[in-house]
Amino acid sequence: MFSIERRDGSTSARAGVLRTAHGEIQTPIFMPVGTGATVKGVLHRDLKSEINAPVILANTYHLYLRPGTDIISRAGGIHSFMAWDRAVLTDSGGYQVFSLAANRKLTEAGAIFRSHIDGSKHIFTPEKVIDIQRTIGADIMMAFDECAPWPCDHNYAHRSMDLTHRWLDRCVAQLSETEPLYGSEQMLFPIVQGAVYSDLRRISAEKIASAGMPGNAIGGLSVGEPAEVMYEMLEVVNEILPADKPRYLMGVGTPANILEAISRGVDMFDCVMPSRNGRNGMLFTREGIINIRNQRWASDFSPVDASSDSEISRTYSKAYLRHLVISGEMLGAQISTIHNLSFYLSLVREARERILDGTFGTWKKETVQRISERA
RNA sequence: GGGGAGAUACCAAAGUGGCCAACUGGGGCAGACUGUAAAUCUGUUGUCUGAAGACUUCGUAGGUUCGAAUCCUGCUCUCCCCA
Repeated sequence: MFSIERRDGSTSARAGVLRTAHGEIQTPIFMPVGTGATVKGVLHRDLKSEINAPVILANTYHLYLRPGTDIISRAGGIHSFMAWDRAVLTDSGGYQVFSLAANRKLTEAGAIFRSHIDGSKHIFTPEKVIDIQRTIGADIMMAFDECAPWPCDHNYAHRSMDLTHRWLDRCVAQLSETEPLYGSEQMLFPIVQGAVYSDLRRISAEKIASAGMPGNAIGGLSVGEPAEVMYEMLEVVNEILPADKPRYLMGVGTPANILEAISRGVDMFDCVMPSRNGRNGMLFTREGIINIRNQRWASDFSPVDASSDSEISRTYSKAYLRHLVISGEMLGAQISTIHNLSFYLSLVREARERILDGTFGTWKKETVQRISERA
């Protein structure tokens, strides 16, 4: 399922391949977020050609509320429903336990939610979350967890982690008692928690590793803590998570965050940043970060990114994109999103090449610097 | 020709004696965004200053008043109705 092609000599980075029922995923990889069965504003065609994403995310909570599992089931699963033949990973709704905290209540059984759409009441249990993800038909399903907030004290973090671990046991049990509905294999990734406490992270990593799943995730990071703390947690956790299985850092992050995490042994990432920030006018480029709404780009007729893998980034000028974004034209959001995702995917592809040719360490160092600053 | 209404900052539009450098919206400028309740949210927008503060503003020229965007008079301009 996962094989490692090469380990970097000077860092913990690895280049590998994860095989799914809907294609191979070369790692390290960034997975665009498509919460509601769509990467906002991007046609599948561009997701494949311009961005070349082998896998995208969708979200259990959001799809469960709308369109609902019945529709997805009748469509024959998410791939068929959205006409996407590459891999899909579904988040379990654990992040919504965190982000919709005002509208939910946690119990041992699960999380009781108020729908943000119509206020209706729902309960998510580990069993139900597995069932929904079976119905959705994701290639990679995520265990149901609590993503603890930051800051959070050791006591809360400990209790939260224990709950996530008990929920994991139930997820694994439900997994073994159910079968895929559409004939293609589904994997389950459990999630390490433990907030910013090394002792808890160690315990959690041991627990997650012992589940013996084909891949493992690291959650509860980049929720507000300093990046250095996140890196420290990654080092602690990756010491323990099995080296021969993919490691997925959930919800991260900036291009620099991703390169730093790759160098610490992480293989998979997802984040709303390239898509959401793109819609809001923030562009990531090889020359650094730019806010395309700024006056300084008003008459810059050079391409958004002349050296991009994406034809779209090479075609439209900064001045034109600025005009579109400032005018609130939907094409502005589309171009920005495609550009950013294309940048993220080409960044991880280059990281992979550097790992394979043994130059990752030095390349990472100079690249992090350049892409983190404002252009 | 007669009658009426009105002129406020980049635009629109509140404000009818001190709480007004002036509500609010738009526009402009900048910032935020990390497993998406986000094509969203925040700040700022007379001049000088880091700030305190100071200075110049409400068509225009005068006047009344301790004090005027607000009251009075002349002028200029705009809009509406009737002929």
